[in-house]
Amino acid sequence: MKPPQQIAIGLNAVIVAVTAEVPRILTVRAPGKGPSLDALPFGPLEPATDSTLDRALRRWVREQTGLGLGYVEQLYTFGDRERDPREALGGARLVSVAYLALVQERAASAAGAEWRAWYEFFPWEDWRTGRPPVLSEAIEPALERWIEGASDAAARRDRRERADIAFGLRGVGWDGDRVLERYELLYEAGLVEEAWRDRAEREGSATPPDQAAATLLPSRPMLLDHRRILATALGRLRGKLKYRPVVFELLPPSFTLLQLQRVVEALAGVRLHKQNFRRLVETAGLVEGTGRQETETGGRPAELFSFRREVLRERPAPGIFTAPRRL
Amino acid sequence: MKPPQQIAIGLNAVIVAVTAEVPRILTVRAPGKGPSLDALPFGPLEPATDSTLDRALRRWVREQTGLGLGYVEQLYTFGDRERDPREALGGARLVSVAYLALVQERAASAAGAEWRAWYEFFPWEDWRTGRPPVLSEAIEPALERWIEGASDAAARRDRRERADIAFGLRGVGWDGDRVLERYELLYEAGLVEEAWRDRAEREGSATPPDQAAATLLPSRPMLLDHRRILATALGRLRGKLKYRPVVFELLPPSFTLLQLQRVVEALAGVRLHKQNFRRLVETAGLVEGTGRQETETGGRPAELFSFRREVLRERPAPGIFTAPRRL
DNA sequence: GCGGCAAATGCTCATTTGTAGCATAAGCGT
DNA sequence: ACGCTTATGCTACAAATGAGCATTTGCCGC
Repeated sequence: MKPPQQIAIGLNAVIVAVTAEVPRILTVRAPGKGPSLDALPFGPLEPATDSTLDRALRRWVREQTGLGLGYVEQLYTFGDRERDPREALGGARLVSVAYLALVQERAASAAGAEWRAWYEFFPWEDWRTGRPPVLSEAIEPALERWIEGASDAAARRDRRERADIAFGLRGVGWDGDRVLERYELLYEAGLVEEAWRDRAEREGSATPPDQAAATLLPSRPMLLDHRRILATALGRLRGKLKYRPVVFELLPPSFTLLQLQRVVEALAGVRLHKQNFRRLVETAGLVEGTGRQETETGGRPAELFSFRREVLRERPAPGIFTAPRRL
Repeated sequence: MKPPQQIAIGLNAVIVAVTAEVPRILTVRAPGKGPSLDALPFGPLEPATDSTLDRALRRWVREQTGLGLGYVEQLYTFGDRERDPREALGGARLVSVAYLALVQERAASAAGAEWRAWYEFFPWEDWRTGRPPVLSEAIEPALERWIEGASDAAARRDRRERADIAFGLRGVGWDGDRVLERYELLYEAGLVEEAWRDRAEREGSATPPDQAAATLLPSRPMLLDHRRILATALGRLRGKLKYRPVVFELLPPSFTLLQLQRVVEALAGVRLHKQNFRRLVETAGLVEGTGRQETETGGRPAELFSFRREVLRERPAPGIFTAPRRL
């Protein structure tokens, strides 16, 4: 018999692709576990064979899905006790190192692996067609109730402050990068399914109260804390877009400037000014014309561009600044 | 008997303080190990008692050094096989989650814990008094030899490209944030002691060749890959300074604007334009005057300012932009 | 008390960068 | 040819940035 509290270590992958202006992540079916939740691909570190963490990741992603990863970046290491409610009951502590990978979408060959639009998990994050209605219709009133439900005036002030900052309320202004902050607030306020599920599992009770179901936001839950990992990934990616030319990992070798812009917009969740975007990427030397044309644009043909790898040596930190228009 | 390849997990802390314009980190004496190397404080995750990773960190830092940490941020998780050369010989794989902590300097009470100026570990990173001479005198010629030593023309081009970008050579321009990239290049080129030590330990040979000792840069080595962790911390901190008001964690509750500037400069490793710095922090609303004065300035007395916590709600990403003057 | 020094503080000005929009070009379908 | 769509060039204006001059104010030595 092992000591009661062991540590297990593993790797999670947030594999991102953008197709048809929809950012997607690769999910797998959660093993067993009732109503079959979405989960992030997960795999072990094999110390005997994997010389580095990211090689371990690439190995089992290929084994599980047939997908060869290109750009890979470590995101964060999750080790909270609460991340797996079963641990409170004596299971091993599960430490996961999460990675972000950017690929061009292809069919993942593993059974059960599926591409899912990531805004299904975070409907409040997509502002491309304006402020998502779920904010005014569901989130704001629910947060208001949560704020009012605090025990005293100081706690209420604190909650309101956090809600304002996270969701850009009362004059604060939306900050696209605060994805994790928003998800964590919604979790704490009991507006996402995971919050109730975790409480129920920890306390052994069966189903969340009816009242809870009524206030849940329409959004897709995930296994364990995987939606938190996903929020971390989205926030990090949005931040990185602004100062590193990572978008190109998601695009084919040549593309029109509008295609490039659409991918950035899909990730950033906002619309950008077309002419300025074009000027920005051109003056930053991020792309170079190929001379070829794309004629399937639906309008005037567009020139095809390709990423100029040399920029990496020209500017300290080249990138695409996806400054959201202030509303 | 356990399986030959186990995984052990632990936490490393890079604890930073700035005193008298010198950024310092807390080091401990490496246990045993010959000539007594500097090491980063290290401690375990106790799954039974530590509910989160950062609580584990705070716990053992207090136990070992008596220091209570305030601002703490996860840096990176290191899990390469090569990080501990003994592992190649059958030891357990050591995975370390590294954290960055910012404190005001105080005496650390543990025996053997010492504050060390971090530019002793990276003398080429401090440009406050101009370009460090070690660059022209030692690094550039040594890198030149390393470039020329590549096996073929393509490899030479590749090495030169990397050296140019990392060290801002041949028109590229110095980027203060690329601390890790520089350290890794120096390691690869065999210019830091760790490179030879690791090779010797892996291959079982005794001492580095004389030729190696001759090209080593004058800089302080650390245990295992701790200098790499430190480089990660410095780079991350420099980057973060630009968009988050983290400097204030290192300062007392009230300070003059010059004191603030000196701390930023110490971390960023560059001098800044005084009037513009002042304008920046004031218009960004990062500080507010206290009405009190500091008279020990050596010149006209300066007003004491304090950090305005409210900025966190006002701007999406307030911070201090330590834009280095382009050279 | 006075002149000079050091640092603080106020302000100007040129440049760069960011934002918004107008205008024209060039394919496609009818 | 006309109208629709998207591409692409260019202008006007606003804000942020970078560099420097000028003035203020306490201290120190004389």
